[in-house]
Amino acid sequence: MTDQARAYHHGDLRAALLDEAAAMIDQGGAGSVTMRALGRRLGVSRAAPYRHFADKNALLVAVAAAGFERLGDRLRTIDAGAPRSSVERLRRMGEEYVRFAIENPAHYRLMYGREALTREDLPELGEAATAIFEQLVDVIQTYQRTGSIKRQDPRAQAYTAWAAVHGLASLVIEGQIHSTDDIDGLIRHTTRTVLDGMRVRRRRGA
Amino acid sequence: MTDQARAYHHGDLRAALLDEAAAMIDQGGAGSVTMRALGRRLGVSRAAPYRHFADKNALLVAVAAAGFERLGDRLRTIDAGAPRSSVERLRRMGEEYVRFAIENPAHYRLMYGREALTREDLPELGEAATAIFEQLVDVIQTYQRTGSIKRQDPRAQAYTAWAAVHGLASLVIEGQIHSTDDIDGLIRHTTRTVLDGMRVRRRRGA
DNA sequence: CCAGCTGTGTTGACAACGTCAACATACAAC
DNA sequence: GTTGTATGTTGACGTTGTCAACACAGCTGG
Repeated sequence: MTDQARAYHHGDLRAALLDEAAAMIDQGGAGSVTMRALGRRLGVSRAAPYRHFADKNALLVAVAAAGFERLGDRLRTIDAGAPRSSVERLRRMGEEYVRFAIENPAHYRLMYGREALTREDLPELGEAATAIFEQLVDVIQTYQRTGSIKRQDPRAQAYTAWAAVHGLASLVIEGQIHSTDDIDGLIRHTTRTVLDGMRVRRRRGA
Repeated sequence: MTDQARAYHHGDLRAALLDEAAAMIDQGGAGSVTMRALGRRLGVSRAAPYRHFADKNALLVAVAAAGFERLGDRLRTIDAGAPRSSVERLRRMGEEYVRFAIENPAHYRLMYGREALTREDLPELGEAATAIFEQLVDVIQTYQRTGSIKRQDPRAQAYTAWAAVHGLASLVIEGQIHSTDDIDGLIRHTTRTVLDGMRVRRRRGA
């Protein structure tokens, strides 16, 4: 009963449902995802999804969790290619975070913002999100050791950094920041400003 | 036909709808707001709301806009009572922003996060949100003149500050920041860090 | 090779929802 | 008092999430 061995009537309906739901979300928003439409698109009946997900909410939570994993992958990729000697590394991760959100607005909205996600759904979702957070804490602690970043509670610093990029992404996605603004410049400005606030002030030099 | 003169069959159904919808949102989330439930609660029929709002979305937009006005009021109140000589004034506004969101989570979620709010809805909503933003830009410019804050594009700085407090509020509301964390301390930490990044570095003194 | 079990998918049904059209009524103005 | 308009009601339609009842596929043990 491994993932591989699933080849029943449909093949792998569970995975197909996740893919199709994600596609619908990116195309028509989360509101366009409907159990019946999913069935129609995949050539199964409207109740078929219920064999794989307790209800619509559970399906959306699974899609959201997959989104966090994709986001984590991208951040790890960027991190691997960034310079390791300076906090620029941290800033690039912040930039990539916002880029991911802007490229996948509906999916990103689903990852947060679901008010249907009661606290009981969080274990599944929280795990994926927590992994990203812990990665961030790690990087911060690294630069605390080198003396680049203030030696404060690294979790608090991570929350602040997360809040900044998440907030910026959210404002852009929801249209509060107009597209006439220089979005790329804004991303740079925000990541730099927050990082400046986290940095140790060096008394000498410009 | 002023607001005052509305005293038809129900009295002032339009206002009552806005109040009741806000109450339902704060109690059971935006998902619990239903045209039919609104009618039931107010003792009118299910279609009565349609005499005052084109559809459910329009009603929610109006509620959201009212939320921005309440938020703006609170920020102005705090601003009036804050010390005017230092950027502490700005920090307190940030704190108050996050507090408002945490105290009215469902309402705050509605104010942002509505994916149903297409761009056509924005004029109404945008006006209320823009007023808050412009106020923020004003305060920033004030401290740019006194030399406390870096002389960069004040709009970019305002977006960054907005992003930080909005992001923090959002993370708390969505449960990404666990209530076991010291939320008040986190609010202080975030507002201080961002403000530090916006500040002019003074070469002398500690 | 067959009996039966479990996993998977289908169909029928129900209540709730948003919304519209047709109708009714209250108030205001003349 | 007649008339017109703003407001509220009722009936209806299509859509949705979900459940129960059913059907079948493929394995498992004999």
